[in-house]
Amino acid sequence: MVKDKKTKPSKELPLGFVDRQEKELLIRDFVISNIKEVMIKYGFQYLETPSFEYTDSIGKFLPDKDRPDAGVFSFKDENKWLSLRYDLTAPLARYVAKNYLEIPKPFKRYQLGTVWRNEKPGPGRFREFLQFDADCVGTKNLQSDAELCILVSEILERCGLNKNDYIVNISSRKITDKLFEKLKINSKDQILSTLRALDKIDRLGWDEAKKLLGEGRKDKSGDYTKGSNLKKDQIKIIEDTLKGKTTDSEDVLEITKIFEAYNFKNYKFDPSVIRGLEYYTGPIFEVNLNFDVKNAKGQTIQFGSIGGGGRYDNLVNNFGNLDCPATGISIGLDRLVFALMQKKDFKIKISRPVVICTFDKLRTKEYIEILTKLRNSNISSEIYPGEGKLKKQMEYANKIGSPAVILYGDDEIKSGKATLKNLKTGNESSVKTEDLANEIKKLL
RNA sequence: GCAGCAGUAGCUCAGUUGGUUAGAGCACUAGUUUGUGGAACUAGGGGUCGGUGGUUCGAAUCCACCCUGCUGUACCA
Repeated sequence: MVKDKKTKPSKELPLGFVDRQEKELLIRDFVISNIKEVMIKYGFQYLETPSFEYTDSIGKFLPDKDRPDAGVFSFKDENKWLSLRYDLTAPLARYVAKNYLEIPKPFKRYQLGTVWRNEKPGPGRFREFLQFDADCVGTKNLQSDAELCILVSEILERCGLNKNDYIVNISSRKITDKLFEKLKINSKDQILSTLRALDKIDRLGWDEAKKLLGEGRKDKSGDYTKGSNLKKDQIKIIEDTLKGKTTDSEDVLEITKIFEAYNFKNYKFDPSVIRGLEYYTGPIFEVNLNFDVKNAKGQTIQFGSIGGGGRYDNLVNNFGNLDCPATGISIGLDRLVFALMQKKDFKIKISRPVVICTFDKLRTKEYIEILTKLRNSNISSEIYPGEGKLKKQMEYANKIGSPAVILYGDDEIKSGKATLKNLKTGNESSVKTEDLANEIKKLL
């Protein structure tokens, strides 16, 4: 078969998708095991829903012809549009609506799953990522909201973050709702663009955010963003209201009281917390990291929050006439892992096998005897999987980070003692084959 | 989507008044050592210089368009 260069498959990945290697995956596993333990402790059920949903079930309307994939990945199957889920909250609302009569009320569930977004990736943001989501459905009791913040904090601290590394910012959608009422801001467009501008205060600062509230703003690349055209006195009232460190918001006051009862202090009232625009109706929370995150080139990047959530009392109701208040929180696990990898004091153990070097194919039986002994002792081990000289085998063992190699050639077989070489120190010792497992455990 | 910057070997990058056969370090392969890695030395393989078109006797180098990446910004249920 003639190979034409032009027909060679591409080795590049699609935009926004990445290969994830062992270190990252092991840290992710560590995070997940912490999550599961905490969720059991807090009394949440484990749920899984499918990757695909009908597009309209998860809050997307039929894709239009020009951009059939705006925001999500979709395709048409038997005349119905399907989409890959873009979060775990919308599928939960669908699940609750479908199983409304059977589920306990309130219903506390958690879920871990990959979600997909068809949008431009940024630093530490991809188009495919793993999300953790915990929700409490079927009660207006704000203890649920508080519990979600506390459980996320416990997860973060179990993963190795300390109280200086993160903070939970809380606010309530009702604060901005009231404010807009007072200022007679009624147009939906203006409300949305104002919320967006306020959402950027922590990143841009008040001076820049105020430009977005007014006429518009030019960013440092020279790009211009239109503002929401509020009047100066309106902007002033917004600024005065939101800059206050205290609030008369009932939501916030009540949650604060519950936090106090838990003796939980790692939170801050921050009225610039806005989160999603569409469905939140009450308390909203956002989890932010307090340390710098750098990219592969060592530049500090705008990392944003690693998670957040809030109360959405109307979402389930969209599926029918179901009065079903709810509150939830999610963490972007890959982003958390990305951040954890940058903490200097964070270490994860990666097990690499002891390599049994091969000298002679006729000795395969002897190698397997040793291998079986080691594996029966639960020691990660392998017979050199390739072919080649001892030097090549040593290079292999060194490259994979193996702790030791075992040399068992004719000389050793005659004497019944294998040579055990510690690859860290270079020391070699002669060990009876039945003692190998114990000797290796000493150097691991 | 918009904007700025950038694409030369697997990786990091040199390479301007446009001129033989396009370089270095690391990595890779082989050897110095046919039973010893992480050090050294020797030799070797590997590039349509992001793509297409143009200017020119001649283009990695100049021009146009396109593609891709990074960063910011917008959108983000």
